Amino acid sequence: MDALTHLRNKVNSLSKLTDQEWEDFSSRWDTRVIEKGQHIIQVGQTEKYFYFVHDGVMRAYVLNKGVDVSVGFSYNGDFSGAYDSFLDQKPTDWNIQTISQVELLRIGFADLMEMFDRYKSLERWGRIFNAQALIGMGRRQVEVRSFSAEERFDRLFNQSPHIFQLVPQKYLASYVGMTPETFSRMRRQRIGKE
Amino acid sequence: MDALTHLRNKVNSLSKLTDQEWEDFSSRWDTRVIEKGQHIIQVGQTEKYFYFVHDGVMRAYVLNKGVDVSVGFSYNGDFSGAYDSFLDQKPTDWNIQTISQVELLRIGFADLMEMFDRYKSLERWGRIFNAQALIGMGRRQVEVRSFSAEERFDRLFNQSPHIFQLVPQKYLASYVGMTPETFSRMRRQRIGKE
DNA sequence: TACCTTTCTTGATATAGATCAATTTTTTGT
DNA sequence: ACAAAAAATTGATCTATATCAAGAAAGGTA
Repeated sequence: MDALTHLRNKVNSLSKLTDQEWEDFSSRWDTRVIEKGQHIIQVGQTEKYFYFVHDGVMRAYVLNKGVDVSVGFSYNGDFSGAYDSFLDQKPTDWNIQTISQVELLRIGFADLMEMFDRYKSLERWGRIFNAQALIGMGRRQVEVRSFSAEERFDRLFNQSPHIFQLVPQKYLASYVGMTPETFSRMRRQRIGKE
Repeated sequence: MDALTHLRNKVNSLSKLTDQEWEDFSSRWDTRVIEKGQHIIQVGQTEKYFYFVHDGVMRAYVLNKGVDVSVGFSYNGDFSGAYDSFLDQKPTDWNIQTISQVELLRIGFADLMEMFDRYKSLERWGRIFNAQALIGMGRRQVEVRSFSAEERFDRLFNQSPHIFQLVPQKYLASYVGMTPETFSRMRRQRIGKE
C-alpha cells in the first residue's frame, strides 16, 4: 500500500471525505524519507508540519536538566509532530527523532488550516483525532501514575511485545519510567538469557 | 456573570459563533447544582453529558486496586466529563466527584453531536478545545515523569497556590504523585506552622 | 577482520519516598 | 456547642528503585 492510500484509510476511519475533498487534501502532502537518528524537530523550533508515519519508528522526548525522557513513539499509520508548537506556531519543548529509517508524509501549517477552513469533514476529522489522542494520553497518565515499575514493565511486555524489537531498551526504560539498569533486570527475569 | 454568559465567553475564545448559532447551542444546556461530595459519574457508567463548570471544584480520579489516584481538577470555566466514555458512548474508567458545591451546565450527547453536525463553528471549537486539552495533558505527563516529588511539590506550590485553599491535601498529594505524609512534610518545610 | 562506540548487563551500595503507627487538628452532622 | 468522623501531622522504620562502577555484547565503520 502506498503512503497516500495509507493516509486516506486513516483519515477515512474517523471522517469520510468525498473524492473531491480527498483530491485537494492529498495534494497538499509531501513525501519525505529520513535516515535513522535524524531529528525532524528540536526544542526551540516552531513546528511547521503535521506528519504521517507511513513506515518506520520515531521517538518524542524532552530534555529535563540534561535528562532525556522518552514521551512516546510513533509507528506505521500514526500521526506525529510537536503539537504543542504546531497549533499556536510558537517554539516547542519537544524533540522528535527517527529511530529507524522513516518514510513520512507531511503537510504544512497553512495548508492544513486552509483545509480545515474549507472542509467541514476535515474539521471533524481534526476534532475526533484530537479527542482520541486525548483519551489515549489520559490512559497513559493513569498507567504511569498508578502502577509500580514492575507492573509497568509487564504491561508493556504483554501489550506491546513487538516494541522490544523496534526500540532500543534505554528508550523503553525511560518511556515506562525507570532506569535502563532496572529495565534490564526485569527483562532478564521474564526472558532469561534467550 | 451568569453561567451561560460564562460559557459563551469560553466558547467564543476558541471559535466565534453567530448570534443565531449561539441561540440554538445555548438552548441545549441545562443548569445543575450539585452538593459537595456527590459523583457526577462513576466507573462503569456511560457518560451522557458534557459539562461546563460555572462555579465550584470537581475532581477526576481512578481507582486502581483500591488505590485512589487523583487525575485532575476542574474549576470555574473548565469543561469536564468522562471523555473516554462520552465520545464512543461506552462505559468509563473514571470517577468525577464534586469537592465543593458546584454549579454546572451540561449538554447531552445527542444534542452536542447535532450541534457539531449543524455548525462548522462548533466543530472547530471542538477541534481546538481537544487540541488544547491534549497539549495540556502532554505537559502534565512530562511534569510527572521528569521531576522529583520535591520539584513537583514546588511547582504546584508556585504555579497554583490557590489550589491549596480549594482542594484537600490528600487529593493534591495523589495528584502530584506522593503520599499524604510526604506532602505534609514538604508543606511544613515551606510554610512552617503558619 | 578488527577497531571503536554505543548499548546492555550485572553486582554492590545508597536513598527518596513509602509504609506503619500514634497523635493532633479540622470538619461535619445533630 | 458537642461528639464523631475525617484529615493532617509527626516520628520510626522499610523497601523499591536509583546510582555508581565495571565488564560483556552488539552494532557500525573502515
